[in-house]
Amino acid sequence: MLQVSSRMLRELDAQLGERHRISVNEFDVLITLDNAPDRQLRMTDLARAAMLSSGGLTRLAGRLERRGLVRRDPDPDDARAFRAVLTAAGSHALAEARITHDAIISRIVAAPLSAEEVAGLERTLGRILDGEPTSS
Amino acid sequence: MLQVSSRMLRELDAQLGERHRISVNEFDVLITLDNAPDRQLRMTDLARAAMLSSGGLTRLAGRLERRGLVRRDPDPDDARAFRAVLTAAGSHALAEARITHDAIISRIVAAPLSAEEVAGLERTLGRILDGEPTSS
DNA sequence: CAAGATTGATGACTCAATCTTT
DNA sequence: AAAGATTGAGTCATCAATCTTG
Repeated sequence: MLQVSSRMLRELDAQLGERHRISVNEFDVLITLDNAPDRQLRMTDLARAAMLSSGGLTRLAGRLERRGLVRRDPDPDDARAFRAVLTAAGSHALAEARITHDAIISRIVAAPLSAEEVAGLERTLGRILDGEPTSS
Repeated sequence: MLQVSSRMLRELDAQLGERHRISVNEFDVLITLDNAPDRQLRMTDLARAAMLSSGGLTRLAGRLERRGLVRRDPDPDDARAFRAVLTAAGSHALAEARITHDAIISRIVAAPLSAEEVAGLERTLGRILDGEPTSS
């Protein structure tokens, strides 16, 4: 599994970097924001969802903000917190990158498998995630 | 899959680092050498097997060599090449680390699954690896 | 010139310390 | 005192350039 993942990550990083100028982690942050209510999340929650340290997310969000893909608004409910918000430009960039992303996943993992195997893999991986809720 | 792998890698890195003072990449290099004929491999081949760049492996091997876990012998067949060799100390360190490694894998991936699911997962992942031979 | 290995420069991450707000 | 976010220091990876040998 680690070999498969490493291969996926390398290919994703290379292709997303070359075609869309974003890293896998940046893609992950964008897609996490896109799935969140109102397309926004507090920095801490976003860091946990994207499996990043808070310091790491601060810098990553800074990069995305400089490029206009994300905005950081002060949280109205808590003056300590900031909410990362996906901008329209971010939404657009994500849509483009998602095409590249999906093609790579299809090619690397789905291609050599039958439809039943893909379904089984999804189910099994889902059970692993549920069985071990963010233990780290 | 990427989430599962990320969780495994973080936990492996944390535990191997704390208990055995080695990183996941270092563990991977040691285990790759252990599986190789005569417990040795040319630097280039080792880098490819461990999914590292040649520059990255040079430094990693340097760290392991300083700690006596690996040796670098000139290749008798090709004066350009070096062969990384697993030492007795490296073999011993690997045996210890493997216990930690196996326990983590069992806990994170195998625990929430039935025996059939584990078998199916292994088979499916194997097919993915065979279906896409080192495309990157 | 190509291949094996190393080195220098750069980039992104983590951890720990810090500052502000709860 | 604890939580949210940022910053500084340190580590380890990659890429490109270099040196040596085939």
